[in-house]
Amino acid sequence: MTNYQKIAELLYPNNKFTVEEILSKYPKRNLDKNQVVSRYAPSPTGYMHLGNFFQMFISYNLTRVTDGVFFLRIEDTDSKREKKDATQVIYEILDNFGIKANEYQTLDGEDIGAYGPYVQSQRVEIYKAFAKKLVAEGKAFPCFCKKTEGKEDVLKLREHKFENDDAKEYDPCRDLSYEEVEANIKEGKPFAIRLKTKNTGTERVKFYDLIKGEIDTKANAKDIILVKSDGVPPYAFAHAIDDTLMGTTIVVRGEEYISSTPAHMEIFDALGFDYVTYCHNPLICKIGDEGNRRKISKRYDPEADMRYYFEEGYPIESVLEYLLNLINSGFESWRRENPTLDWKEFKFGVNDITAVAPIFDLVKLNDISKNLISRMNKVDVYNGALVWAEKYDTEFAKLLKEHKNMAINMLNIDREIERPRKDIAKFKDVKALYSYFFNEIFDRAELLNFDEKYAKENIVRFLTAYKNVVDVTVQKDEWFAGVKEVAGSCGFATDNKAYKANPTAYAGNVADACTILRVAITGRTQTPDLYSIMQTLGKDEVMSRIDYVLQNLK
RNA sequence: GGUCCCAUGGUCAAGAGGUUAAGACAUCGCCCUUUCACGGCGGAAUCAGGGGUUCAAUUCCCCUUGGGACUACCA
Repeated sequence: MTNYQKIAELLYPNNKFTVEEILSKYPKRNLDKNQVVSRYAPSPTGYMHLGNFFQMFISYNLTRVTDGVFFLRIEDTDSKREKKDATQVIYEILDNFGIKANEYQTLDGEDIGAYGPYVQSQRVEIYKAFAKKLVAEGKAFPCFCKKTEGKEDVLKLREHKFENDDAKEYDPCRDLSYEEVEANIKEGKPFAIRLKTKNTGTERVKFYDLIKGEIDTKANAKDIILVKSDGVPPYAFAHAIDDTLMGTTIVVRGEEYISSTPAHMEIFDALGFDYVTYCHNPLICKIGDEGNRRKISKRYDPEADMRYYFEEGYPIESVLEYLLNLINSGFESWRRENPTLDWKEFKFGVNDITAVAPIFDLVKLNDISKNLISRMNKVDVYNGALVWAEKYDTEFAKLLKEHKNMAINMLNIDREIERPRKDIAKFKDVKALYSYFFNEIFDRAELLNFDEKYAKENIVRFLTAYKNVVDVTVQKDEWFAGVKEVAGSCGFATDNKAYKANPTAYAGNVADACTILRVAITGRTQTPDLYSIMQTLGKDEVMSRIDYVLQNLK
């Protein structure tokens, strides 16, 4: 028995498995070469972040177009930062977005798929087996140093580090004798396991990244941590083992991992594993206060939290399509050519994935969403609004249900026609946009919101005449002819050219008359077709609102 | 400090040595129009800077500049 083997025994006297036993439980996947196996591996340290979702979505699409395997692995190795319901929220969000993993562990702890467990905290015995093997081979060693953790520790560490910038960082414990290790263990000192790097700081490594191409960089020369003193590995070690055992072919992750890839590669080497292919994607950004790009963050940007899109009532397709737009520039032109196809018909390709950190643009998202909702039929919009309201605005949900027919008619105005109106970006908008249809929530005082350019006497004269003359029950053309006539008789110009030539001679033009009418009935200057609104509201209600204006206008 | 990534209009971007440098969102103007919209037409707006290589560089190379990431017993 070598010294290394003796140390390994000392450290891990009663491991459950040997490496060979584990390896035999994870056979190679029986798939074609082009079928991608990829994963979403969130750590449940907070609610789902847009940047995270972005990576997930790329991974998902890669597997989707190759009919591969998309699995979910919960990386709960940092018990200190773990948030209680985070895993559940992640599952819910994926579910709501219609993203289905082929393999995962259910919330009840049942593994779906043959490569589990899909939760890292349940895999510590596996990591221990590999750690023991590396120690026995002299490729890793126990470290009894005081641990560094958290931001303050790191900052303190760096103060000195930058001064004496040594290319290699060997740990003081790397050459402890058997006796020294034994003494520490007997004392009951906790230990971490570190990689004994083979490098000296001058070596270089190359790897091929699917997005960035060949990356040629400094090799790892640090005795990095493989197992923390709590017995659980940090990301790097777990990544190497799990992605190998689970047969991942492409690791999709954010580009912040590029710099640690050489370390990951050395772990793969030590373990005797083949490298995986990496796909390092840019981070989604926002414009910072100084006009710089900065990573989108939940702290400053509400849209960075995926729950935001549900709270606002965006249709899931809108969000997915916007993201697809950022990921793959070809999507937008494909969508224009295929306006009605499901986004899943889009042939997603790695080559088209952007290498530039995109700036998140809510305006563009809204545009995509408005187009999408404008193409929906009235019942779908009604249901969308209702589902949203039942969760986030129960008062409005009640109204939608009580006035179901009216609400559907209301949402049908300027809809299901060749060029539908594009006013709703998210279901939350419906209430604000259409509140004048609901007397329960509509404040009639809004009906008095006339622009000050309209003289009070003109408003009164016109509305009075309108009320006495125009019949709402007639056809649209006839109705409008009536409006025009009344407007003319009240001093509004019916000939726009004449009006433009001499605007002061008139109270306004027919457009102004219509604006007055629109405000008197809806309280706003922008609404769908006014005639249809009046039909939906009914004659009595329309007349009652005009009376209200006449009586209260000051 | 070191290592790496990125660089076409305000934003998303096409272009891969020779183009009047696409398109979308936003913006502005005009048209259509009973308002608002929708739609149509048009405008303004981009190759960060400097060196190479080449007959020719937005495109290839180098440097500079700018932005970003990492440099934890976090992921």
